[in-house]
Amino acid sequence: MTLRIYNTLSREKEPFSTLQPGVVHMYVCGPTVYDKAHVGHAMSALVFDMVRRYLTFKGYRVIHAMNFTDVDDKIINRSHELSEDPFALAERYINEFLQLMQELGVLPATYYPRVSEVIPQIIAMVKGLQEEGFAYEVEGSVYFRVRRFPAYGKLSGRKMEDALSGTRITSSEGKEDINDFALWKAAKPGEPSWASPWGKGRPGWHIECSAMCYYYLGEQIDIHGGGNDLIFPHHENEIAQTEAFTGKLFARYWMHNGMLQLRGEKMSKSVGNLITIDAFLAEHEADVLRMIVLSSHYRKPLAFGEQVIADNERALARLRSALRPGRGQVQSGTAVNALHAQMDATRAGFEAAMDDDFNSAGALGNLFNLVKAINAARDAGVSSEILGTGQDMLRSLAGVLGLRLATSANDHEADAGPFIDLLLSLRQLLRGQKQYALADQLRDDLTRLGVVVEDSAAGSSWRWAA
RNA sequence: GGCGACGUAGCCAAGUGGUAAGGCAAGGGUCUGCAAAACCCCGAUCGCCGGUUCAAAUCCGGCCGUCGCCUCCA
Repeated sequence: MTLRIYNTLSREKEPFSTLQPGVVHMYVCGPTVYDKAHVGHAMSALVFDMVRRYLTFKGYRVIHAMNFTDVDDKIINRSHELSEDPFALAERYINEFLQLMQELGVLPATYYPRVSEVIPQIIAMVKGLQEEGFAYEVEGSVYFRVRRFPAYGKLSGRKMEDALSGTRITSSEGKEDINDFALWKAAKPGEPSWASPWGKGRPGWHIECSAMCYYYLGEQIDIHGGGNDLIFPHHENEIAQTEAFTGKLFARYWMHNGMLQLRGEKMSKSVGNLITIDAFLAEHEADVLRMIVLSSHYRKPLAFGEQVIADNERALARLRSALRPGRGQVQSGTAVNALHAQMDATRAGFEAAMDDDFNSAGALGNLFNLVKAINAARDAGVSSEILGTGQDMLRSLAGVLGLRLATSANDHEADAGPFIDLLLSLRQLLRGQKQYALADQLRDDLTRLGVVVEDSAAGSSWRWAA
């Protein structure tokens, strides 16, 4: 089966192939580290984590770079507010971000380049662009000459003339053209700056990604990703810089995730409808957020809110319900055949869905069908061994999506197991003597401690509440 | 104003030509001392209008609505 990916560049799904056989070079735009990351940032990270995991599942080796923008106006402003060194501040938020990614189960990138580490490379690139006439200097700043790059606008579908009709562009800062953008900014007092052929200064916003991508992954890459709010101007400008510099196609596939919405609006600092990742994780499991992201297509806007969180918490519990052991001994027959048939259907359906531009919602639907089949088989008395083959498949496919289905019982809780078993056998004696009031109280008490007790014809069982 | 995306049952959400996956919620049932869990049953003709076609949620056109970008943004 062939993977197809929607390419923002062509606005179509295209068959996926790589520049180098079996290897995917992927660059994803990371955050500007001037504040706590919110669940919208997490969505982007989770989407591309899914992409990466699936590519790996398909047999590719994925070389994945995600940058940190640690030189930026917002960071500088923040450092002045807090009287903290801008690099220390950035370092703090980078470490926090990496920690949160780990908690979310996002696989570490191969490279985490930072702007501050590639200043010489950035200068070399800007200089190269200037020598070729793609850039010019104005009072210590260097701008990209958009008119020298006719393909400008190919990603966003924008025409340069459109900018003129906009009402929000105010000053042109001595630029030749209103569409030109800064590659290098002359230093202002109180800002971090580096020596350059144009005097002291710092990089513009877009050149950093071009430079980091170029030096870490090469002049051409397979996948370039990020939020769809970056299409213009950020990615458009990246294309202009890199392709002007190399004379080659920059990225073959441009992937953009939709925005996470809270109360019908994009979650963003300016709107003030933020939920930080750590605030979310304080109340919910990491995989709940992943379920929310997976339950919708990555390119669509993602509805977020209490209702959605609660729904997905239960959906996750349902996925896990299939992992409970069987109690019967049935080894063959219609129940077993039905399970095997659904396993085949799920394996094929899962891959077909994911091959279609990472349709994770469709893939999840296939997983739920397997859940139903496993549970039905258990109810029909199918043995734990046979149930286990279906459960292994469920675990493995869920793992491709990055879901960890194991409940989070820690060592301390594991130690309690034998004692809970003891209490349950005691309760079984009470039930045998129809001492239901006492038995129910014991069950209620255990529930309060996070232990769910379930009675069935075959006896009682318990598990930690999700 | 320009560019782009979206509009499927109470909510979330797949499905891009042959009469609508899945999850959550609600209702009915099986099981059970009760409860819980699980299982079974139960719901939409796909924003509106027109067109193409033997056949459209799915293609084309128009309209309405929502959202994103055009300034920092995952």
